[in-house]
Amino acid sequence: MNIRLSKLVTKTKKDAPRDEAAKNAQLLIRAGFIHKDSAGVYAMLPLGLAVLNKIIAIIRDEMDQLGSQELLMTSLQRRELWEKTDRWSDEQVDVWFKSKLKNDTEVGLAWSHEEQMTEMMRNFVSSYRDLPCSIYQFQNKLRNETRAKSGIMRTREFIMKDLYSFARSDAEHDVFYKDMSDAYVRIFDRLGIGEWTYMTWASGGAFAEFSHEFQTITDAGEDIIYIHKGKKIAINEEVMTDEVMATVGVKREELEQVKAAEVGNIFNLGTTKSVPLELNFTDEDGKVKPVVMGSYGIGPARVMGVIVERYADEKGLVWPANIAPADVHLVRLGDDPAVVKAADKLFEDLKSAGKDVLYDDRDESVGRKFADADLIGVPVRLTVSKRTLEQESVELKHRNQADEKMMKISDVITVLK
RNA sequence: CGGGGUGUGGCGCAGUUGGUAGCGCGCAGCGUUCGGGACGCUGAGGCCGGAGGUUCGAGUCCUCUCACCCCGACCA
Repeated sequence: MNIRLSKLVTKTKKDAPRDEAAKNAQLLIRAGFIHKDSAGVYAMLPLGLAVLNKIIAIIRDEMDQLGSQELLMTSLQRRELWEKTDRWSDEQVDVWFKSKLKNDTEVGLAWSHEEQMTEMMRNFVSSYRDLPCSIYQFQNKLRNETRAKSGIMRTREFIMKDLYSFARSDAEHDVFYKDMSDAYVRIFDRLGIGEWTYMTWASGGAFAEFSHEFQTITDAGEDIIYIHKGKKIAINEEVMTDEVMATVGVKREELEQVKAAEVGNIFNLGTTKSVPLELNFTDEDGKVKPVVMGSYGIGPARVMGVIVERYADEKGLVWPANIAPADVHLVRLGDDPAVVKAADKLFEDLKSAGKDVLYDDRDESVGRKFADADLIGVPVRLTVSKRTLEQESVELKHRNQADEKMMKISDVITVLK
């Protein structure tokens, strides 16, 4: 985002609220990225939304490149739809939020969209010519978690990217599944956590032997996984058996136990949704067959939390360039007219060059300004002051490096390009 | 859902054997500062989570309740 800090509605805080223990929530609240409404319910403030939108844009780009098509489902869901797959009762699904219409009709608030998507596609899939295809959305999920925790990493309301694939056969499904897992690898690379993110064998539920989770190593995670660094794969503790190790092709002594957070998952649904919901197609041979489905999720806000946990230091947030709320944090020291003029001009020039700039034009002390720049965590800090102007220069500092250096103002645009 | 903990100005905290709420940050005004969360002076801001009870008197004691955090269980 491009903004003068004097106009930004949010402000930084020196102290984190006492009821937040998670590092990600403490820093994001102090820096003004999120606002906590209640346990597990967080609002995204302008800076936080800027980051979230960048994460979403990267995910969207990769989904689009796979030829998937974006749409938007609804949060209100019908009881009878979920009864068809026996997932309406609280015994089957304990995270339901439920409510009633004025006429007492029961409705559920979306904790997933698998059933809804499957049923909706009955309108559009009837022939083998309609397949394969896939659709996805970024939509709110509402889950009545018994215990929200870890800041924005486990919440009761969150945006999820959920994609659903529809194929004619298991073989066709497998091709898409592989493409999707490759896309996930690219996504987490682009988000800056690829190095610590492992495709992980996990429980597949009733319909498949395994599913795959994408797990990022972090102490803030909830899962225990066993990683194989060489092969860049892992096994979730929940399915860690000799048999599984043999299937995956690894030996116990090659594996390292770590804590990790699940940032994405991919599921082979098979025909477990299409059969009960009667999503069928007529094949070339004239036979009616159920569609083979897959579902693929990523929680952008949880990813954001994981990135904070992985990158932040004792001074505050540190954002990878791809998802930072801005490219440059421009600090103006003092209110000398020449300094103001030079900083204002640099702000405009950077914007014209396509850079997103947080411009600290506030009448604050030096210490406060630098501390805020460190806390907010934009990758590049430029400082304009009387001292730098004497050399027709600005000072350049990278958030993830300790040293600073002087640079001619006339060179800034080309150097930062 | 079990176990543990915490609720006092926006945020962080103190508050003694019960006696009528205070500090720091932040905020407003004025002045001095201005390369690492500056300083002085002045000022605004609180039915002490809520309800009930004990008492002449409750932030403080008792009961109930709500919220939040942590550990565990759960997480299709």
